[in-house]
Amino acid sequence: MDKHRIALILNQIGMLLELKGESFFKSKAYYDGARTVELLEEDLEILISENRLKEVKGFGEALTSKVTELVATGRLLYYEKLKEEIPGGLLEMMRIPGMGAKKVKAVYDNLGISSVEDLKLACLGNKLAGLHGFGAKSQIKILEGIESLGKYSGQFLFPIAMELASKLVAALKDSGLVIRCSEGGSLRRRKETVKDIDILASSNDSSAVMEYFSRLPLVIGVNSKGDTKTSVTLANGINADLRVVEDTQYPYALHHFTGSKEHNTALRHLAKQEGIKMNEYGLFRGDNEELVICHSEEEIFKVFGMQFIQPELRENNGELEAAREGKLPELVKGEDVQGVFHIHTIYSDGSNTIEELAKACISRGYSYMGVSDHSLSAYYAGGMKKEGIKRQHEEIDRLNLKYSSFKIFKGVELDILQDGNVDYDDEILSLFDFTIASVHSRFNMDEEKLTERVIKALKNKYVTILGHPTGRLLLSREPFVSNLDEIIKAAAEERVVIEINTNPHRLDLDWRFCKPAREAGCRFVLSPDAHSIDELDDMKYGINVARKGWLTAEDIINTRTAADVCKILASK
DNA sequence: GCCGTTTTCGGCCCGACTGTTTTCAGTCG
Repeated sequence: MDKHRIALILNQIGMLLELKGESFFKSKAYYDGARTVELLEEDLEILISENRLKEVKGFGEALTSKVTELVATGRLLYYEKLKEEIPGGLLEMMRIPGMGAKKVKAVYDNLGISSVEDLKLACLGNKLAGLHGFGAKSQIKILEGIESLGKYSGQFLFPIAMELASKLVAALKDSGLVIRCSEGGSLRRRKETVKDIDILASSNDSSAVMEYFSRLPLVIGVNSKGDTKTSVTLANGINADLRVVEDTQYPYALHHFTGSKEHNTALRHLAKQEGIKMNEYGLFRGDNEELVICHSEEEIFKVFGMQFIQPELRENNGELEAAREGKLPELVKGEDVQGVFHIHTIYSDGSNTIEELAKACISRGYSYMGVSDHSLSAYYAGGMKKEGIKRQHEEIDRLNLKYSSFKIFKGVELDILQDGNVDYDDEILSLFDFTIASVHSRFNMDEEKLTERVIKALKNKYVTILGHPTGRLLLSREPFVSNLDEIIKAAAEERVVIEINTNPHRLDLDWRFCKPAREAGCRFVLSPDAHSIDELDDMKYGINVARKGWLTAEDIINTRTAADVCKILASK
């Protein structure tokens, strides 16, 4: 059983226990366990077979035996019994904004409501108002919550949220009411999808800022409004929270509201051990709570003897320990990138000519690009036949002469066929400087077969890059089920470069796997999978992923010069 | 349910806002 599924079950156990009315800390143990499993770098089966799962922090007797049962049998009796006790609709009800375990339990215990649909009817029938802790407003809020649950998935792609956040920050800065202002939360941590927009500002007149913010044209509704915190809804359904603090509090608050929650919890725990109380308003030392003055986030980390931790790394994924030991990596930056791979042209389903794309790359400061149109079996995308390849290569040769300081690499995006072969013979494959092998069809194979299929492609001596390794489309298509650990191991052994596809819908490889892949010895390429000139600019989203995945310029081949890239491609 | 130089029991991070309360519980981040 794959670890996402296990994490999901542990999470559900936590929720079910809350619904049962058990101690929250018991639930928290399961929530923490779910997160730990999700971020586990070692193979769960190996941990279990070597009897080392209980050494993992947060895993005691109960969690160890439950996860062991799940991995061994694919089932968990304890979980199944819990599900029998508590109707599934209650879990669904907990997704409604404003409905937590206590409230769901209250309507279930008192009114027997066990589904979102029943809850809706009860609100419309004014049945909730009599319940202790519920009133007329609660019913309206719940109805609105149910509506938004259906209308929006509740998650937004990074670029959409970031664009809105930038507008809000710009408007606040223009207002003259704020001293400092920035986005925070998961946006500042550059997560691939976000639930809401967090903005932090410092000001001498917070209520004026709140007033100004809640009246911005982008705002369609105000959810809550206080002196220091206001929450609004924007036109596309995304919520934006603004927190305002005094300017001296800004660095502490910026750290606090950047999160993640898990990073904050872990750092606060460390602080407490050193006799320091930590909240959004400051660091307070000792019994008399003397303020430890910090002018920046850098200084906050310094108090704990740590290097500055970049926001992207703040996921409680080992960054605190590394920062303390001075072992944080020097993360890759946008300006490190010297060239772009995985570009489609009019030779298949791209909309620009090779020369147009070359000029666009040159104007963006790149010194090379790798063209990779679709191969034969991608008939839906106009995959290239032998004659097309010949024409394309002649054109590239001409352009390479014309633009002497810019290099165009000849490549192709191959389909990994169902049997793991690729769709050109060796004679054709030998014509390319590089090849990207990707799965484009037949995602529904079982895990073992799909893993074998991909690994067989990696072993092909002409395959240099593994394209979008999981096939996921954020918020619309799940990654296909494969054993990524095995694939990563094979990629390292076969010296196949792993793509970080920078299309904001893909961002594949996922940052969560970049760190372990790096440790396994893999190299990466950032590639926009561009089908037009505009999409070349998606590279910045890939930089976010690489940084969140602890990658340095060293780990990424297109931070090298064209000459070095030639050597790397030839080395397979 | 987990954990421990405060250690086998008693904590477990901390604060803002809402809607319901007449001082606070629940939710959220």
